[in-house]
Amino acid sequence: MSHTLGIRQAQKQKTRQAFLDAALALLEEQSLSSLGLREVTRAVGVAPTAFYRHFRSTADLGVALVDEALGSLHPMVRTTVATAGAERITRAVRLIADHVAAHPAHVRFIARERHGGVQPVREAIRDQLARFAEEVRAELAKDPEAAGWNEDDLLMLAHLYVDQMLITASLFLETLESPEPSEAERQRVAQVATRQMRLISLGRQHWLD
Amino acid sequence: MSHTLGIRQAQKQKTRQAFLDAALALLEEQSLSSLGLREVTRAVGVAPTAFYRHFRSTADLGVALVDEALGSLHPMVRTTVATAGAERITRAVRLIADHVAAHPAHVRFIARERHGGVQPVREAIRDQLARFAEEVRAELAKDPEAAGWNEDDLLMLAHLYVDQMLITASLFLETLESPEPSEAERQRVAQVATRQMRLISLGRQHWLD
DNA sequence: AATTCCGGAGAACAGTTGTTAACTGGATGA
DNA sequence: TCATCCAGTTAACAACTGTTCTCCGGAATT
Repeated sequence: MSHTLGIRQAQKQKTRQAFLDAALALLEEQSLSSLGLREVTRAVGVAPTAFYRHFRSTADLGVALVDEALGSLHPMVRTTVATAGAERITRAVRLIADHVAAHPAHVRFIARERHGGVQPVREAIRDQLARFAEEVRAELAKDPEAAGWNEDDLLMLAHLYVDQMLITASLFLETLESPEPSEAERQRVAQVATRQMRLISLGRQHWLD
Repeated sequence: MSHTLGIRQAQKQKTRQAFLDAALALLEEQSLSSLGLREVTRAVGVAPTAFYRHFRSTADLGVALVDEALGSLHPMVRTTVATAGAERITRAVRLIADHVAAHPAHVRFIARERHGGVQPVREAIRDQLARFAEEVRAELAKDPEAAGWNEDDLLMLAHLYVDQMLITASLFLETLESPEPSEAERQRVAQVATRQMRLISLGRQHWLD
């Protein structure tokens, strides 16, 4: 199935990944528009000019980071939303909490650059989020509760859920940033997020009244 | 009432405002963490060192911009949310649309720096948004619909509304950024935002079932 | 075995950055 | 009127930036 790469290609991908990792680390404390090319190469331990072998610019690197951060998340969201009944919200909140705990830098990057100063990156994130919304809409459409709904309203609801997920992720992130990261604080965020989603679901149930 | 400032103080405030204006303009295409001190002074037409007479750093300037962008908005939000009945949502959406049209750069700045790379600015925005949420909660508490609600749930609902307002503002902004800003597109955003808020309100009405 | 390919190194470019110190000249207050 | 204040200036600092061109050495290809 997977063709074994030559020594050359393998090494190249390795350095490329080193660039992504280093950049992601540096972006914990600044935004992409202030990330310097030399800064990244220095962190990787490589000559400045080596950067151009992998990326056209830091904006280009940013777009690659968007794919890394969100690309592999689609199936997880899909299966989570596919869960029926009251468990759906519980699982969704847990998914978010776990993902933020496992990949805080990725989440921070997305939250930061969604409205950030680099246009191509903003667009890449917007496109990915639109994909999420579309996938959520498709799953919601399978629900018996979706009977009588038109596509526009379902997509509107899907966007509401997706935005809510992002807000929740960002709140979990702040939880980790606090000087004394407490489990209690995290529980509170989960509690509030769960109730907000429940409230939205309630609105959904009575939409056609 | 208002004490007339001396020539000196008046001139100083004038230059300070020039700094804020110039910075806001520059921040349309980058984030605060990449905004250079010299860049701003150049735009104002003043020596680099003059900057220090007004701000400790660009982060300091950013905090001042947060106050300028959100400080005067509290009464407007308050009176809008104070509106009772079905008109509340309509007026809220119109308030957002008008405000974005009147002060796009301010809105962009807030959306961008809310999760941006400069900690003091993030905190300033977070505090202001918490104030908004608290004020919205206080207004919602006056509703007859709020009977039986506890304070935590009301605050949760208020946060939901505030976040929703910000998302809507950001969407209106994208509307202006598009190559061909059309009234139709703006209407669509208003339409979706209105429905989302209606759905949330529906959920609110059935919360205590 | 000989040749091409190509990721990375090295040096140099002009231009930029934040911050310091000492200064000028008009407004301010005694 | 005279001394003080203080917003803004000038000059200089070392450090940093993105980008170009030339080169090297090992992998890949023939």
